[in-house]
Amino acid sequence: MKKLTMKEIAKLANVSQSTVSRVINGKEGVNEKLAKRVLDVINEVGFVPNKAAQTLKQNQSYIIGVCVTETYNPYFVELIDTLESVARNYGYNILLHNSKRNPILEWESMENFVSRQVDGIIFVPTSDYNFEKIRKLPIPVVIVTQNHDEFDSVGLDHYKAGQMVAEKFLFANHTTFGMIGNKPDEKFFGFRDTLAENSFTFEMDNYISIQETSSNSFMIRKDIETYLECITDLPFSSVFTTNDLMAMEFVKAIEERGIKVPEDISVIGFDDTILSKMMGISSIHQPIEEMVKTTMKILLDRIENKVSSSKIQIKLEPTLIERKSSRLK
Amino acid sequence: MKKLTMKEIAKLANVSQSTVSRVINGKEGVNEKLAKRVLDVINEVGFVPNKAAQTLKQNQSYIIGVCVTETYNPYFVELIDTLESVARNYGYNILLHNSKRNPILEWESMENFVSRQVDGIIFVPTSDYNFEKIRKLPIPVVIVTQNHDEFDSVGLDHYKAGQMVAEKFLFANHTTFGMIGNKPDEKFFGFRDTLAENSFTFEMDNYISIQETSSNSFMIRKDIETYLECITDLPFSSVFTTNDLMAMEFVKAIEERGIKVPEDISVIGFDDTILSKMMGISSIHQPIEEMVKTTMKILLDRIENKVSSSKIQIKLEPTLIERKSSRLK
DNA sequence: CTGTTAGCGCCTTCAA
DNA sequence: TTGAAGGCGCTAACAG
Repeated sequence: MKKLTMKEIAKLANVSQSTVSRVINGKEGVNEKLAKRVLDVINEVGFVPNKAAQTLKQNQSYIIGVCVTETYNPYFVELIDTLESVARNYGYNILLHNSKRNPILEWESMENFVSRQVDGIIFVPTSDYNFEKIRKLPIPVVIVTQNHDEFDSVGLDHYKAGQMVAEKFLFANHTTFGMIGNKPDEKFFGFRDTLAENSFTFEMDNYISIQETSSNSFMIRKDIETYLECITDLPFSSVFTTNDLMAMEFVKAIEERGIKVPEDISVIGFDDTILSKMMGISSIHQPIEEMVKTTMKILLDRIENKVSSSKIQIKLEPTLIERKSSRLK
Repeated sequence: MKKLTMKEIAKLANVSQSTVSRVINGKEGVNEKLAKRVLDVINEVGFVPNKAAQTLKQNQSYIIGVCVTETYNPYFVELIDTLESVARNYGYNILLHNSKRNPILEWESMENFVSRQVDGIIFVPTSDYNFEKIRKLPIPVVIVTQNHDEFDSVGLDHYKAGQMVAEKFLFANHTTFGMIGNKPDEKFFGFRDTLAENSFTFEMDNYISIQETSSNSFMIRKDIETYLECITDLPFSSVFTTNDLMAMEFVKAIEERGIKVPEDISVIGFDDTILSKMMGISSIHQPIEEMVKTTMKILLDRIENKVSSSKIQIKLEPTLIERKSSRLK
């Protein structure tokens, strides 16, 4: 079966091409009989209009470029899935790229988005490396899962999440605290500050640093093992991790060493993904659906209005989901 | 920053638009000085050509439509990720859809692919519901992870996988066998036939049926609970599951009932995903990279040659990855 | 209410 | 070696 064009539909239906166009786009003022004849032909031969031509003509592609940093973390998979569904409801397609935390790939993705004439971009930055260039893009951009002043962004109140975890640990009578992450960030500050307000000092020796490049389970595990090999006893009885992957690998690593969760140590992860669910690890939940819907709404506003008003930052509320990995000490 | 066109680049570089086009596409026979002038302008203003226009003109989009049935199973996530990488290396983009095992959504995706002028389609069928229509599509199509006579397809030798698992269980002295899946399929037949060859009959009562619509952990778990509630003792000491999600939910369900893996029962899953890795469940490994590369090669061949030769079916070799969930009885 | 026409940005003959 | 011109499929004035 060959690809059909409106011209051929027009010939088959014995009308002009513009009439076919009008029928397809539901413009009013078309004779009912003619319209029916056209629709019959379309259904019979299974015609669908050429979106490349529409894009060219209308200067609008109905594509949204999405760039994430990884897919090892199921959290991002759910994010992508939700983005696709929500976009579909608005008549948009998703063009997906994975920067793999590589700024070069990230910029390539952005250029490809421009080239493909996407109407807007939603992305999870890998760093601020490309920010200057991205800000100059002739397309609206919204950052998701993180907040940045120079962009429209929809994230989580990470500081508050850190506070919540600290409060939980304090309430459970813990007096020693650890953290696992790539580097100190908002959730760390929330965690540390709350401890400080309660007269506890967070010892930086208790910060287990995971390399930025360690995205999959295996590499995270390696970084954790490196830490564990350097110590004799775990110097903390509670630990907060930057994501569920880290929580999971930590739990597996210490259990192999005979340390029990939650008897010996309480663990709280982040993202509330299938990983923490299946391992029974407490975790900070992010409202993905709300996040995606908000992001999409902001982006569509920008696409339609094209007015430049000041950038908007939205921080959603975290929730702590308690499972069996944390308890009173 | 506004979107630029070749015309404007041409003006800036003081050449004709066709010269800009020639430079961009690396056509030979352009004066070096001119070419440099053009490239300088392009780099300076960051011009990227409009792919919608190229697609229209060249009747080729360099997009491949990909439709999967779900993303709950991390196996498909890895598949998508690999597809994106491999496609990118060939200069192609991926247009991703998730049919969610819904034939209506599946067909919508196909129509969208046609509309978007994709050069080829790679998909995981949700059923044979749309096969007739899909076969008539004016675009080459390859099925992945499953084999079907009427299409080019790249899958796994599921029958052999079933055989391998049966052999493993037999070798470990098991005499009672269970299976968990949506419905009897090739891997079931391989499993059952091999048992039969060794004088064991597979009891259909031991087939735990998961509804086709139960794709996420929660729903799978519910189907398993329903089964477990109907029996007093587990009538088998070894069980083979259609995917790792099912294996994982089964293990969690029976452990809550005090049944121990592998002491009381051996479990072997399918797909060798992060789920079986983290739970220590033995599983059948699928060579995703090889599968994706093969699929892409076949598709690109079809795109380029446009010759119709007979359809090709490829079945890759399964491998059994042994972990702690299976052992000698 | 319907058809004719111009043009979106690009590539590709064709002519110079 | 370079430029001018036509046309890919579609939409949207404009004319009838």
